[in-house]
Amino acid sequence: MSYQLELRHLRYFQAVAEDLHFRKAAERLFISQPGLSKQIKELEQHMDVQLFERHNRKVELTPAGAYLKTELAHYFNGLNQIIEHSQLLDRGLVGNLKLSYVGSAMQQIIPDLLLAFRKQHPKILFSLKEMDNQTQVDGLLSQETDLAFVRLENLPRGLKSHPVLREAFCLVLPKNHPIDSHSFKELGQFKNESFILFDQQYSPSYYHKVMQLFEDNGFAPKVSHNTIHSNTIYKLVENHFGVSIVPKSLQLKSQKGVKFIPLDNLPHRTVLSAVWDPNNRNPALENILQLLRI
Amino acid sequence: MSYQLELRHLRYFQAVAEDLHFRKAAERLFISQPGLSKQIKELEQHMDVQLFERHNRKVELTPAGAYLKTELAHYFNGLNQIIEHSQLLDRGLVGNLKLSYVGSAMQQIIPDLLLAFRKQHPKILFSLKEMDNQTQVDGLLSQETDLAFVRLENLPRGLKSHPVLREAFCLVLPKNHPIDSHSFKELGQFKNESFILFDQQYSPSYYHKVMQLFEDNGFAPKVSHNTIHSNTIYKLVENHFGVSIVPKSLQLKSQKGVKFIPLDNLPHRTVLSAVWDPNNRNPALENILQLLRI
DNA sequence: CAAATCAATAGCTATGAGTTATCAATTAGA
DNA sequence: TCTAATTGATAACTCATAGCTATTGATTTG
Repeated sequence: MSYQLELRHLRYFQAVAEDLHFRKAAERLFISQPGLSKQIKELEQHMDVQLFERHNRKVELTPAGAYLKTELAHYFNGLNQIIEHSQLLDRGLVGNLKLSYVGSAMQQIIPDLLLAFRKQHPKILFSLKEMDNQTQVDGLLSQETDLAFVRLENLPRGLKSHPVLREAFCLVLPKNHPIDSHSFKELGQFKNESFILFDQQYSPSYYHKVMQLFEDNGFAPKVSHNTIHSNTIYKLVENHFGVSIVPKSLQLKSQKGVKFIPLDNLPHRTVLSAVWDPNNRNPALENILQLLRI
Repeated sequence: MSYQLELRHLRYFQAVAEDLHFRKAAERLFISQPGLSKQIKELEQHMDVQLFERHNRKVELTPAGAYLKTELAHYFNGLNQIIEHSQLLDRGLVGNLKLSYVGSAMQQIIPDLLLAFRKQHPKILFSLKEMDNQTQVDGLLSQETDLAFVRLENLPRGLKSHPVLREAFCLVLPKNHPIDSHSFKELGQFKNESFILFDQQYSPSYYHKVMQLFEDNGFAPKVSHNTIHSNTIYKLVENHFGVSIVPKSLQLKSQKGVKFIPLDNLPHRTVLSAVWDPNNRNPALENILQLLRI
């Protein structure tokens, strides 16, 4: 009956191959010489290869033994690397993190977060995808995404979330619009304007929040256009297709044809949340969450 | 106290990673489920990495476990290749054969031998070096050479030899020399010519054999030039520096300026021998010797 | 020729791989 | 709402074998 090959055999072989001396090698391995002899014999029988030439008072490697010796050095090295890499993966120090986000999060939050995270864990790779809120939630549940940035009030059961940014809105007007931050008093001044808003489908929760804002200010807006990109909104506003309301984080310092009026005084806020599946065991997720929870 | 990592652990892990089911994997490995669980746990402790997520009724790989699974496939494959290659080396089916030879052996013997051997063992590489007889013997004893082709009567103790070619001599004359194979009767006809011979140092044994030939024919030759290359001999003969005697195997079919007269009737023969050290354990040597001994 | 040095062998010991029996937790079916 | 079935983990045992001691045999050395 043939024995199973074990790493023990290879470790012992390596020691004898280095020392070319059973007694010394055995001492170094903290086992007895006969035990070592037996294990080497077993290795030779298992491989069906003669590894050593035992002469009267000296031991030599056969060509096959010499070959095995050089290969094993690489081999053990390879095994150690596999183990070390597994440990890094286990601790989330290397790996892959799949992120998704609503377009507006890319303006401020995501870039800062990624920069900070990369500094801490430079070996973790990201994949980034912009998608609407519902698609993001589906991605989380199917484990296609690890972490999503959404504007959603109520999440599906089982997902966890953490508010990342709680922000007021601001008006977007053409640069030459008669109303500016001094003459602005209340939203009712715009009851006869057309509004360009983010698509309802893209983020129902956000859309609902904006509508609430209008309702609390006593009118229902005329919505002339829908889009999912803030740049499109700015272009349309600049060309007098209407005015708009967006989260403050989308306010740009130097946008050519438009101006912004912050609505800080109104109580309404939109919340950008980081959302994840607590069952997702990607260790890199734990690490990026730690960064967010501070 | 930490256990040693053994191939057993990795084999068991692989089975569980494939089945994602401890009981099934245990069955496949012909061990009990608790034993398998214990070994996997030991592996996880040793690596300090969680490899599986044990849920209530299903087992899943962690990212680190998934990584380990893919790496191990390559890993075991690599180990098998090392073992297989060791076996080939052990049987002399791959490897390296260091040959040395006296220049005259390259004319006929070595090429034929190498062609036949390469046909049988295409994966064995040769290294070939021309050197004088004494250097060849030294190379054999220091294991720098595996097999030597020499012209030597008595070998150092311990080396073994096998005659490869036993050949007569032949005269080398300028093409327009008055004597040809018809008018040639006996060597005495050349007692007043100068002779160009192989260097004594290069092969004392051969030199001695040639001198014997002259002595048996009743004269001591005038030796005008020594060289170690047959081509140099032919050039000198062609240009009337003298005549020569060489082993028959150096006779060329179509040498421009010289003609050959075989001395088959004389009893003198020179022997080309293959020589090796029986203590040399290069398995490829055994295989090429088998070819020679036929 | 005695003493020292080497690896192999024989026979014993005890560690730990693998066993059986059981538990705890959950799911599926009646 | 039970029961039966299915899962992996745990506990306690047992037996195979890794490793031990003592010895041999072969050789070198002083």
